[in-house]
Amino acid sequence: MIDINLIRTQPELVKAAVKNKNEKADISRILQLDQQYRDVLKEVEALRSQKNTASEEIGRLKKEKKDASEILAKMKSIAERQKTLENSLEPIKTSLDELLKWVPNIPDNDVPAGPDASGNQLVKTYGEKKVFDFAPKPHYDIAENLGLADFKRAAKIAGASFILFTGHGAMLERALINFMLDLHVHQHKYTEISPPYLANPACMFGTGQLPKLEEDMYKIPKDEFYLNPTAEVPLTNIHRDEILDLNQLPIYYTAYTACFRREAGAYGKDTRGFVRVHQFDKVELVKFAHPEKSAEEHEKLLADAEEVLQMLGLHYRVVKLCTGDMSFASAKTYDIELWAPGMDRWLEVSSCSNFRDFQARRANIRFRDQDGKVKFAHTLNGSGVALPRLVIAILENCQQKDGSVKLPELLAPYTNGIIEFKS
RNA sequence: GGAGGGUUGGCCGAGUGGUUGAUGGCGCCGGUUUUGAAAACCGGUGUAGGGGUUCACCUCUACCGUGGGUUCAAAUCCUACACCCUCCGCCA
Repeated sequence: MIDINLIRTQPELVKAAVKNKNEKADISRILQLDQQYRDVLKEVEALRSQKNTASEEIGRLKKEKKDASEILAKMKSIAERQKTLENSLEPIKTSLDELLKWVPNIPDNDVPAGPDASGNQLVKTYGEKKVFDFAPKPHYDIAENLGLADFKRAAKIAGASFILFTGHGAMLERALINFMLDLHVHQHKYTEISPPYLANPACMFGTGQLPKLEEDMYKIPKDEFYLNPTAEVPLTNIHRDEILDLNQLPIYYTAYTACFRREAGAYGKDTRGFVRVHQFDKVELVKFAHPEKSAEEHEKLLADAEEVLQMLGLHYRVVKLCTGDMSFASAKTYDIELWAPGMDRWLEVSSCSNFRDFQARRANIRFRDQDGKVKFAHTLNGSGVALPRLVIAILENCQQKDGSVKLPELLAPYTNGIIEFKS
């Protein structure tokens, strides 16, 4: 949610953001409704004020055992007028709120304008493409040959686009999760959380999944829950409707969870392998920061995610998303993409965003500042990192000519010393 | 699933129809005292929205889990719902 005052004072700025983010919120209509709302509100409040004064008067008269029937009769007509006005106020407020839900966050000044991924900016590249003296295989062939996953039987259980990791494949998932959590908890000082895998609509609205991404989530209608599409939802909502102490900030949370996405509209895309699936594991990083510190915390968050890949010795690049490729709620986003030589393409494994006060407004997450005033906190999050794609990169980068896979040494403590997968 | 209890300001906790935005305590801010700190004492301290003088001031409105209702008037009465706690049952 953005500040309605920003829409009032700088409508052109907001309109530009809507356009650049390929959204369609109707700012002119919002301004019109807002004005209408305030006009009617003024009248309603005047009537309420009148009524309050009269009520006090009645109370006093009754106490003195005097007759109040005259003023009582007058109140009757005022009450009626108030009722009608209030009734006309309600639909205005409802449609105004509905429209406001669809206004995206304003991109930061240093975010490039662009229509889609083609407008993204390369920030940095780490490492180099590995040179093979044979044709590197895609991960799905490697996984099948080494018995790391079973695609056919996965479909038997839940349908297409679900992964059934088997044997060493399942172990590798678990090892990577533990490796990443250890790094973030012990080196980067995040507090480890193990949250519920589903959340209520208020949470989904708070982080900005609702209303826009309704179709992308799995819903449990009977109990009004959604399966979390990312741990960002439960982690950020931990402090929904709270006023934090200044000395609590910044707060760092990390969690491993499964993530569930319907991937509506992506049918037929990336159908083979682990690239796009309905359920995947992810280690997530979430921060709550003071508004003056969020930009700095954003850079640190990115570095925390990058370190995972650096330690694993993987080749990656960081891109700054342009306006058209950013999410609805984000003010600035960096994506980290891993190089997958078998598929000969870059794979997004992390998205690190600063939401500024956008989510905080929706979720009502505030803090008491030095000056004693209550202000909205800034929220940030990033994947640290997403799993199946990390597994893809490891399998494809670490494959040997003979078809085996040799894992990075530092994973040995997490795999009972097993660092080589052979058929 | 059954039975009962609860939900009040940053926190704890009073309050069952008429200056109650709400006693009190804690916390926080300012002051007195002190070489300094602590303690003690004094004073201040809610949020959101609207309107005006315009960032420090004034004023109006709303807010005591949420939504409806009764009433001139509701934290206080009625009603539906949500959440929390306790006990019993069932189950990992």
